[in-house]
Amino acid sequence: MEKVIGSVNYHFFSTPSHVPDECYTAYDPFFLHQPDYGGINTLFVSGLPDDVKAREIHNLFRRRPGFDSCQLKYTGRGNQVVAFATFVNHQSALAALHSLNGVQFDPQTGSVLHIEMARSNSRRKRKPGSGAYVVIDNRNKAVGDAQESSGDDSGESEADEAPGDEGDLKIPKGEAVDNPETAVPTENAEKTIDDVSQDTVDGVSRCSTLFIANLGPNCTDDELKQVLSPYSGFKAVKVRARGGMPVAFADFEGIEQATQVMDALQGSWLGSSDRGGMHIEYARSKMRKS
DNA sequence: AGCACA
Repeated sequence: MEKVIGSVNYHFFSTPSHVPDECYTAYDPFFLHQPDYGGINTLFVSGLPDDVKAREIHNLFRRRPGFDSCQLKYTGRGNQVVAFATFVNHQSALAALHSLNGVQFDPQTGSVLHIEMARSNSRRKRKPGSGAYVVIDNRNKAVGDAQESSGDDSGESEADEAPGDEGDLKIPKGEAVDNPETAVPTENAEKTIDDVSQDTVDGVSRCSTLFIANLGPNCTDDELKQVLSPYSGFKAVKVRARGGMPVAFADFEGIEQATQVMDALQGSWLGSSDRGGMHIEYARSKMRKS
């Protein structure tokens, strides 16, 4: 990941100016009462519309670097739905948090995502071959069962707790809890477009051409071609120097192939990289042919 | 935060 050479961060233990020095003892109450999020790699997501689908949560997080798995949870409190997204480490969880917190999730209802570090990690480990997302349904706790789906049936229940003390109850009266079968990630199968050259998922417009930024000053077409050509569907790559730092465009047969490469290579370093790994997005328009 | 080629 990041490498820091020959420099030590001496500011680490420095005192925030608004707090008197004498507060900083080994047993400092400030630190003692502050949750330590350092080991947390799970995000807690609230602000979701109550008709959210696990698949939507999955689509929201799946392309974030370091994503592992996620789960949607019907809390059983009214129609409240929350989600947990687990990443390979704290860094990638934080990065996803920062990039998605506060974004409009549903323009229709105006619901805005509120994302924080979870209080504890999801202990559910993703088994190979199992789905990357799961649903936990506590809505009919009276009947006494939680449900999950997506082929994972490691009978574990979820580990996470919401961070804040969720004071907000939106308990609709006469809530008419519908069938628990909604626990299954229902593919509403009305939208199966995927390998056209452009479509949009969760508000992001996908494209079978990728835009690659954060390249080192010496990056070349050849270097990128080395890295990209093994992937299926790869067609072409062009580096543009454009005065400043180079950027590149990589074209693929279809959106799915472009997406796979984005997933695989997001954040990775090239030999020529100097200021961090590649930043890959869908291009705004498809590469012209020739 | 940075998106060209035709």
